[in-house]
Amino acid sequence: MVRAVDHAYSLIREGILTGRHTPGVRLGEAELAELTETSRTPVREALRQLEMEGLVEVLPHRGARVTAWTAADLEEIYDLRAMLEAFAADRAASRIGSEDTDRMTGLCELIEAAAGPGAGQDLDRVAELNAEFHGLVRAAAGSTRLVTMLNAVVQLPLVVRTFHRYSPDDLARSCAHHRELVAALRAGDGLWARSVMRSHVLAAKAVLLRAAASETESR
Amino acid sequence: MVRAVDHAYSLIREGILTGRHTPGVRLGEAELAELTETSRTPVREALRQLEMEGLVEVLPHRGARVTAWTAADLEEIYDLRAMLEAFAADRAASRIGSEDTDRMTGLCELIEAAAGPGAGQDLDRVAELNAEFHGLVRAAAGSTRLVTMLNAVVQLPLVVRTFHRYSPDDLARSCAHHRELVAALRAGDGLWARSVMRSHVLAAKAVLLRAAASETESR
DNA sequence: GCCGTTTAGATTGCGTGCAATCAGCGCCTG
DNA sequence: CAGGCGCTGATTGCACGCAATCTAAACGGC
Repeated sequence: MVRAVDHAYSLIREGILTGRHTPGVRLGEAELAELTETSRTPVREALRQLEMEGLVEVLPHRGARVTAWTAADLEEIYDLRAMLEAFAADRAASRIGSEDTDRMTGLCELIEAAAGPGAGQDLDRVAELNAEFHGLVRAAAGSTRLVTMLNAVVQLPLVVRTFHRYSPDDLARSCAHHRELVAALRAGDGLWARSVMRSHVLAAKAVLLRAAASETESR
Repeated sequence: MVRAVDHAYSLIREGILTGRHTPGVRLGEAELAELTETSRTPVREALRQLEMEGLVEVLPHRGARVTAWTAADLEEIYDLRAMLEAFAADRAASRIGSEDTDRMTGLCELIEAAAGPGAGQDLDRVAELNAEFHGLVRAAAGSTRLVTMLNAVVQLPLVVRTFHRYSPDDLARSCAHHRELVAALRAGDGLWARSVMRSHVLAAKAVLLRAAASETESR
């Protein structure tokens, strides 16, 4: 049996990421305790953790709310992420082993298959594989602090289901970045890897901002 | 009356920073509860928070220990900090107001007075003023996430009483960096500010690594 | 004598009760 | 009718108790 805290944490986090708890909605401790079938104590701890990761904000004596992101927040977070991921890629270039790069090549193929146009397209699977791909880079960077920080800024894009906003061209470019990143890592070239990763994240930021702009426009 | 959690948090944090709780020592919840004159509940929350900030590590069912830093950790943290502070300085350059830069100039003078050689030297006061100086930059960056991340990597140097390892030349260079940073911010030049801040932090890293090397050597 | 096993002690993790605090709202007053 | 104030209901924050789990030491077997 796992710890009740982790159980509550995953459940609440899942609820936010899948959109069950929409931004601004009030999350009572008692309510969440009932939902997770535990008591208020583990729920409290889970909420504190989610607060640190920026997914919820708790106001003293006013409870917890799911954080609502503005366009400026999005931009800021992606800039931060670009920097951190680039840093991780740089470190990974001099530490990663061939078994990891092999796996990454395999992931590239799987992603390209799932992202390819047609009936077989499965963008949620792309998101999943993409997460593993980037997870390998971060793990290879060998820095627990860096991983912690990245987790905080990486969870956000999941909330808005980033990949569903990618055009075919965007997807193709993303895959090309992945291939290039593997090449840079294999070559052990930190500067190259850093640069590619930076492009990769900033391209994702552009996609998101474009999508956000067209959304507000259409209202 | 402040919240018991904050009270416990500050007290434990203080204990670690002043060296009362040395790395590796086991911190029992009951023991800390007695020390902070509260119950175990707020102590638990404070420990979780300190864990996220990297000051302690709690192992499931095995309690909390003060984290022990290796030289590699130090290097990694300073590289991270250099990047994050540079990012903050960049953003601050286009947002900071003249009242803040004026205050920073005042702080420069105070720091130089406290750092000056002779009987009046007070390195702990330098550390304090330096913290305010950098705090202004981070606040001007206008990013709560960035501030959170920086807090995690900035607390560490306090543990090892960084400034007591600075040579007179190191101190002079540090003050020069401060002056230059204010100039860059006043000019609204993000790239300049970024570059100066990067130099500033990397210089600090060099001082610390040099000190660490001579320490291990002398044993 | 060394190692695996078991048991006792201690400590954490979790559940629940109670009191302090705050948000919302109706009432009173100017 | 608008603004301020006190009241009430609900929610959080904290303390404490109990059970599950782990550490460490003592014991027995090889």
